[in-house]
Amino acid sequence: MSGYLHPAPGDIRLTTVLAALGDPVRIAIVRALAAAEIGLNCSAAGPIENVPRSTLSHHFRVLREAGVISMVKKGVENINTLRRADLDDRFPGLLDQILRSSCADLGPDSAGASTSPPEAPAASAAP
Amino acid sequence: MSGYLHPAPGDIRLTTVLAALGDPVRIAIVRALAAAEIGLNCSAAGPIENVPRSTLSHHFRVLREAGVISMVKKGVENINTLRRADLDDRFPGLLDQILRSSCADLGPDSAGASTSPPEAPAASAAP
DNA sequence: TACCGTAGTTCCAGAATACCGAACTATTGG
DNA sequence: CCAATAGTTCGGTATTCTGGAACTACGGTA
Repeated sequence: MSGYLHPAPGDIRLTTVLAALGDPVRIAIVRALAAAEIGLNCSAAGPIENVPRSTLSHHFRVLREAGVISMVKKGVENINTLRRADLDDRFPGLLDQILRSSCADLGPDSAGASTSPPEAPAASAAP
Repeated sequence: MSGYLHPAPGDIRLTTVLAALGDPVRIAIVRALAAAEIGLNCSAAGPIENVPRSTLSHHFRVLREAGVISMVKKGVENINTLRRADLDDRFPGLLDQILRSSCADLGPDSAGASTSPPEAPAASAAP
């Protein structure tokens, strides 16, 4: 059936799921899959941004191995679906909550915004 | 003289928060801070596991720069508190949902697909 | 003052992972 | 068979994670 390896529902771990969703490209993929309630191939689920296909493939693999999506080869393409039931069963309400929250995260996209550098000359100011 | 640099509430990004929480050590820290509703120093908030201090310091920095925790130097120690208000303001319900879900993530794996919600928060106290 | 112990940070290496171009592997259609 | 499509895998480089050793900062004690 599914040609790829997916974790069993009981093996889905919260930290792995959160780490998988903690990436702008990957959460965009998940949001696209959640919006289209049917399976999408990688091109349709990937964001319109200029993401190379090898990088996209990597992101799909992370999502798949985290148990967030399910991937089934169908002809020349891969059909990706959100593992909603498995996620809701293991972490009830989590996925919906994150998808709802992600609406507030749209805006100045990641990378290079000079408004808030994540690293700073740390620690104690002048004593 | 607040000490360390924290992102402004409006600069807290969902993907950064999820990435910060997508680590076993870091979510253990957040759970400890959530359980003890007061500030904890790094030693008290850190998991009992054998995590070196340098690694722990790194994890606290990631949480701080993600906007998850706030760190204030107080004497010889750092007092860490969860930025509950800021997180709830930006992503309402998200933190509670994740903390609730993280109870299901304890242990190596759960046998079978059972919809039993684990409601046994055993140890909760810190001295 | 000096000295000591505690609490964290910083520095430096090595391991692990992320990114992306290029080459490769199916599968479908002409 | 040949070409096009859809993704994967393979390289090198870049970034991050991990942990030991050294360091800074503060409080207490003479």
